[in-house]
Amino acid sequence: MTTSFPVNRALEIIGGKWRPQVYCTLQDGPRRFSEIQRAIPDVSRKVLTDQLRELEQLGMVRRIDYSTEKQLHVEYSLTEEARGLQPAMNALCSWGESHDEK
Amino acid sequence: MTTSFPVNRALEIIGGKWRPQVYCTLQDGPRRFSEIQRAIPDVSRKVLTDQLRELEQLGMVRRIDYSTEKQLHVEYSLTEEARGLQPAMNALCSWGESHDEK
DNA sequence: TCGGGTAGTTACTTCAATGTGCGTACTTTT
DNA sequence: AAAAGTACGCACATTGAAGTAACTACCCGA
Repeated sequence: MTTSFPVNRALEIIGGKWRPQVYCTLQDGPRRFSEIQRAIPDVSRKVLTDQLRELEQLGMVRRIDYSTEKQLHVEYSLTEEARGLQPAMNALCSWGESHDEK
Repeated sequence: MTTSFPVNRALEIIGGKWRPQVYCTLQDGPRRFSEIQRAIPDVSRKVLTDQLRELEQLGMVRRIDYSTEKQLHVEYSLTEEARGLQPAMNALCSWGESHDEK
């Protein structure tokens, strides 16, 4: 799109209604699908799987399947690339906190 | 909304397709409507006015009308509150630049 | 066997953001 | 006199992100 605004590349990745929350949740370490759901109660399963798939495609999230024949077990974690966004996320968070309420 | 993710407050303001670009454009100082349009060639007049009005409502942008009976002259600039986002924007920009291309 | 947990998929719908195209009104420049 | 610049408003169309609801399929504990 010939933006010439590099900030857009970052916002294409953390933008949207749920991605920042997914990112924040995974910042603390790997999480299972249902753990992410509990951390973000209002997201539906469909939208959450959509977002996780997209973030995986973008190279921001790693999906590891530990399932056995007996047990389903999938874990999601941030990639190193995604961790590079941490300073930006922290800056956004602290701005958000300082503007706690009008 | 009950997000408990403060990052969302910031993204509600700089999120969206055009707002980050508007923000970046105004970071360098006050700009007239047509100057912003030239800086962001692909935005339509309608959408740009919409965004500027919304950012004004949110307290991020100041609109000052210098028009006389002879001349239309409107200038837009960032508020102090908006300038507080600069560290976050810089962090996002530098991440975007470091991920210049896949 | 009944309810709950795991991790999804599929089909369909809704809605807010964005885009298109027109008109207004007044000015300066050529 | 005509073209181009300034700064919009309004009605409508389109699109894509998100939401709803149902279904799959397997396992565990009471």
